[in-house]
Parts: sequence; structure tokens; C-alpha cells
Amino acid sequence: MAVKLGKGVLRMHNKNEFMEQLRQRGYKLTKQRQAILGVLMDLEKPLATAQHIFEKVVEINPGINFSTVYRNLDVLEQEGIVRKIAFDQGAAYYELIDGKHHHHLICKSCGKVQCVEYCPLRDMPMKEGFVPTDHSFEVFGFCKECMQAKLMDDERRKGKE
Amino acid sequence: MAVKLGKGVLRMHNKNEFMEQLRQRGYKLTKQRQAILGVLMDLEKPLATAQHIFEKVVEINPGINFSTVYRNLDVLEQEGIVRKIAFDQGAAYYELIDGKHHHHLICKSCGKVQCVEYCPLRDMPMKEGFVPTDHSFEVFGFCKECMQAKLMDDERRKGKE
DNA sequence: TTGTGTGCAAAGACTTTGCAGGCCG
DNA sequence: CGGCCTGCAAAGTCTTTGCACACAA
Repeated sequence: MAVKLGKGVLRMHNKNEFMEQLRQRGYKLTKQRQAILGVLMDLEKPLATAQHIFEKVVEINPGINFSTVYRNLDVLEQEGIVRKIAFDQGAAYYELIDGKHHHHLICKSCGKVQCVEYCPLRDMPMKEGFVPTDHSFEVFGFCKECMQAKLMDDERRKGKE
Repeated sequence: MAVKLGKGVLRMHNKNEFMEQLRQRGYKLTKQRQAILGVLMDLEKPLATAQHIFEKVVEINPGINFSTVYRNLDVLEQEGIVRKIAFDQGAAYYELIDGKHHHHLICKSCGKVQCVEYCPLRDMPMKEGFVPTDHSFEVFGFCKECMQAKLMDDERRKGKE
């Protein structure tokens, strides 16, 4: 069932499977919903804001409203199809729950997001009696490229002193 | 320098140390700033929203404005005195960076927050070249008490069927 | 046909900002 | 006394909601 895409990306589901899941749970298969799902599955980056998703969906389905996007992202989150991530106070990010569970390395300089399969819940000694259901884990810093640029910049600045 | 409080809590700094740190960095020691710092050090729970902090500060310093609280929480964050945490899309939480580095277990039922000293950055295999500077790690679930209540509730419901 | 879903507009929650005057150092 | 800080009010950003109509089943 898993589909092999370019660059070794594994896609566990296709759009029809998700639509079927929604249908079975009593949701209607509107064209807006299909467009949103389509966009989520085609995202080139792992994370996208509602704004970003909206802009893409508009191309497929002109006239769609922002609140429709929000409402459906909510539905997809309830159904376990999408994960919502909030860092800083800006807009929330969304990503399809598809393939392996993972977390993110986010570059504070260029914004690049890398996925890592390591999950801290594996190693963490759980406090007695606490039953975890969800967790957030995101690492911010500088990616290889930006770190190198930064070092060169520091070097240059040092020379000027 | 560390001060031992009740229940084994270790406080690494006192208010004067923080004020001194601010002074040295060129900040003025206004009564608003002192009140905010005082409130942060006296919080009974590990995390507090700006709203919560504001309400406490008003008791000490009536007439203080909400934007002053926000502006100073920003300053304290810049200075590494306070950490800002955002989960869900609601208000951000703040906590004093004092004592050991830690993360949180948050009960989705009663809202209780427990601190855990485990930090995932210790065990995580870092992607080559990435230099981490910050990270978020919060675990949501049910605390012992709420889990038990939940189980009893499920049991009761089962009986009614 | 029925009621879930949508578009529209408005409100809501949280946070930030511009400006005139106040207070710390 | 100078400039950082504050209070106030307004605006900004992101998200949610109420309502009438539309469309999937």
C-alpha cells in the first residue's frame, strides 16, 4: 500500500484512502475538503501554515474561504489525519500524519525544516502513573549551511575590528 | 548561593541577583519590573500566562498596564531570565529559568503541570552539522489521579449499558 | 429531502505598537 | 536632566463563530 516517491519519501496513504476514512466517519466529501487534502499531500515542505495551505487551495478551488480551511484542518486533526504544531506565537503549522512518526529540526536562520525519526518518549523515564497521549518536541538552531555562513560572517567581522 | 525552599525546591537566584543582572545590562530598575520579577519568583505553579502574571502584579502594583507586563516579559526572555512556552494556540506560558533545566508533563484533564529533569537533547542523535540552540518538549496526557477517575468513569458507564 | 458544510462578515483572543508624558539614574 | 519606561489606546495577527444558503448523500 505504501507508495515510493522520489528521494526515498514513503507515502503510506493516498488521497482516496483518507477520503474513505472521512466518509466512513460520516463526513461529506466536498470538493473543498478534497482540495485541502490534495494540497496537504503535495506539500513540498514538511510543515505549512493555514495561510500557506489556503493559498495553495485557492489555486485549485477559487472562491474557497479561509474559515473553511480552518474548519477542515480541525476536522482532519480530530480524525488523526493532520497534526497541528504551534511554536512561537505566530501561526500554527500543520502536517500530514503519514509515514513514520517524527520530529523536526528547524533552522532559525533560513527556516529550513528537517525531519528526524528520534522520539524522546522512547527514552524518557515516565513519572509514575502519568499516561502520555500527546507530546511536542521541536529543536531550533542553525542548519549546516547557515552555521557555516554565520561562522564566516563572524570571522569577517573579527577582521574588521 | 542556592536557597533551599520548602518541599526540596532549589532556587538558584534571588530577586536582587536578577535585578543586578538587569542593571548591569543597562536596564532601569522600575517598580513595575521589580513587581513582575517578584511575582515570577513567587509563582506556586511552574507555568503562568501573561494574564495570570498580570493579575498578580496588579495586586502589588495597581495601575500597571498589560502592555508593560508583555514588554517586560520580553525583556526578561531576551536576558535569559524567563522562558516562554507556547502550546495550543491559546496564550503563551512563562516560567523563570531558575534551578535545573527541565520539561513538563501536563494533565489534559486537570491542567496540573509536573516538571521532569529528563531532557531529550541528551539522547537524540543530532543530524550532522545542525547546531541546536533551543528546543521545546512538553508531554500531554493524564496524571495519576485523573487517569484513575477516568477509568472509574469508564467502568461506571460500562455498567449502565 | 435533510442536515452537514460553506461563504461571508463580524467578533474574539492574544499580542504588539505609537505616542506623550513620567521616572530612574 | 536625558533617555529609558510606562500608560493608554489603537491596531495587528491569527483564529473562531453565527447565520443564511448550498450541496453531498
